[in-house]
Amino acid sequence: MPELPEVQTVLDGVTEYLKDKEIRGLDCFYPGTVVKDPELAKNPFPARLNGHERRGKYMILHLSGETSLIIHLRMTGKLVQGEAMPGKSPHERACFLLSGGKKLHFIDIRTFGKIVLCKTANLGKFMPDLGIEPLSAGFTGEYLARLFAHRKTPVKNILMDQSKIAGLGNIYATEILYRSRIHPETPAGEISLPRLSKLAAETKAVLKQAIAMNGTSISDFRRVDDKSGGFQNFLQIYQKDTCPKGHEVKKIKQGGRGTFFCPVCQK
DNA sequence: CAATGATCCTGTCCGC
DNA sequence: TGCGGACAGGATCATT
Repeated sequence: MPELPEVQTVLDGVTEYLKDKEIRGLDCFYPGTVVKDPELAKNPFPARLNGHERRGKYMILHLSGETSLIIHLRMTGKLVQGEAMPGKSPHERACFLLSGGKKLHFIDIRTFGKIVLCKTANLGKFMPDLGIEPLSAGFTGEYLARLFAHRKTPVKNILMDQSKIAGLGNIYATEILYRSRIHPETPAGEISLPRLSKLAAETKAVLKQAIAMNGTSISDFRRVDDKSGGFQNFLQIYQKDTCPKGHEVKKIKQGGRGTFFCPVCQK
């Protein structure tokens, strides 16, 4: 499932692919995949990419003509450039038509992904409230101490709450807690400041390393050029039977999602 | 305000 | 071999 590093990888690939091309159209093949701002002028195309940003797991592309795109891959969404996809995919939900006959395909098996096309001025209406960026300077042990204060919620649940911290999903939350030696069910408000500082530092380290490796290709994540990421080779606990120290890994459910942890290493 | 549960969707896996 | 059912899982919405 694409989380922050995977979204960053895709965004980097998409912006590189689009920088010398014009977007001439956007086809939707599945009802609901493409959402159009009712206030948008009838046809915003042709348009060019003017800028971009990532907020949590959301990609935002700023186009010419005061128009913007919000793209969310959700669980199985993929953006694949035309050359990398010779055949037809039965799961193609939308497609950007580009200059020079090129295409950018939106492939999404489970159809949860979304592409929003809106007036740039209306971005706020289409974006949810998102918490702090974990790679920002303000993401520190002290910040987490304030965020977690008096909260009895298990720490892993808060790590995955996008309105508190934007961009972490099941895989990275699981990995970060293992590397921080924190038990995923620990009530968030009970964790000491030194351990929260460790948590913040490990979060940044894991995300940076994963971005450097072009993300984690678990299930079917692929880059825009359809190549795999590399961070799955560095996972220490997610979907493992034993931790790096040889202890047996336990699997539990938290908020409907699978959590892997080591009862010996994580307290 | 916080926490929980249902919902969306389909490929994969398991048991019979 | 084939079928049904459980499962996975991010975000949203409704409910407690």
